[in-house]
Amino acid sequence: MRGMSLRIALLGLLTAYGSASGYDLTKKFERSVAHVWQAGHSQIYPELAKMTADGLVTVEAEGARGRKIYSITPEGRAELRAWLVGHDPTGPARSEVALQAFLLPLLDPGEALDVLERLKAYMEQKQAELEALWAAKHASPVPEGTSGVKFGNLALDLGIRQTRTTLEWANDAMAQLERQA
Amino acid sequence: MRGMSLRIALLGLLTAYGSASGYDLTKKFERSVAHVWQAGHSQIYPELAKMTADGLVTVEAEGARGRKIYSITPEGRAELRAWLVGHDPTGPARSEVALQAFLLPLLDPGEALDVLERLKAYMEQKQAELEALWAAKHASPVPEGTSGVKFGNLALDLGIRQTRTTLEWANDAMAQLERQA
DNA sequence: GATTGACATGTCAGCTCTTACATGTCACCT
DNA sequence: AGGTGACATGTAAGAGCTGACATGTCAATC
Repeated sequence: MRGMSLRIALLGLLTAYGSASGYDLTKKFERSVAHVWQAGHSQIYPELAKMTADGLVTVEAEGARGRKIYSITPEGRAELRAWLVGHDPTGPARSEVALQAFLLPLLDPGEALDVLERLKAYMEQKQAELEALWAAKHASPVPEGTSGVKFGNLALDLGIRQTRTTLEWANDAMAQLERQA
Repeated sequence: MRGMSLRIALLGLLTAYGSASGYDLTKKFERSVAHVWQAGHSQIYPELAKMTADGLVTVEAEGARGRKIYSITPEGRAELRAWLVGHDPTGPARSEVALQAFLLPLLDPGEALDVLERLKAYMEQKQAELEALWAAKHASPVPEGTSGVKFGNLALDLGIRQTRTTLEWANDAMAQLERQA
């Protein structure tokens, strides 16, 4: 039961937004889950086929242009619930930003400052995107959601906080490097 | 030039700590880089072989028990520097914790609280580990490092801040769920 | 009537990564 | 002399993922 996060993400989206096609789900990945997990259609289509074979989803209907509408089965719901409740969050730590941070002292301070400057710009842009998403969500009048919390908001909040933290770190690291130079 | 982070990490370690064997580098991964990037020996040995073929590292000497001592070449140094200075930090976003956060509203509040409680415990433990590392580094009298900043400290600082942020988020999310229940 | 572009689904080569298997050396303890 | 455990290097199957290739439908514009 390793690395089945793509499966879980798909089951989650099918639960939250109701039935959808592979195409729809690909769009959801681009738009709503992108800050949390990424997957392209070339990964999603085969996975849906496997999940159908495993009985976690079914093809509810076939629409125009070969469109296949998937929906989650009780087995799928059980699988999702079991993962959410039982999954140990020991995900492999792999962050390119952190790796860059780790290796930064190998550069001389001037170059390191440049790298941090670029990182800062990237993070600021990301922050703006996330905050725009936040604003958009809070403007609309409760669209979808299972409990009182709007779907995806907790994750969005986490993302915004983490971006802010990275930004603060970059600023402090720059100040530290400037003191040395 | 995609996903060459393992290469970069190895080049970085060879620069920072001088020449080392595959075994040594595996240990460094377990101990010093683990919070930033992960790799086992079965990934490291073949990669070192490829890097040798590409002229980025050389086998400096062969010691006892078949031990091979690698060191970085000028080409390797150039490659590392180019990556650090020129790399765009657009790493694929893939966080199991964030995915769990995203899907959390699919559970009822009681179960969601349990999940957050477990996450909090995990993060607290991680935080303790990182802070112990920090304390250990600040106790010893400047061991290795290229500039004035001790090697790996910037990354450690980032890790500690991010863990703290996740912890704060978990607490606030729990408070929010409790208000609903 | 033709082109454009969004819709829609798939496959495949090749890389990364994980897990497990496999082999052998050397120092130390009993 | 035998056993344990750290040292040390490798291979291989299979999953995960990326990027490119491939195919076709439908609606709207020119």
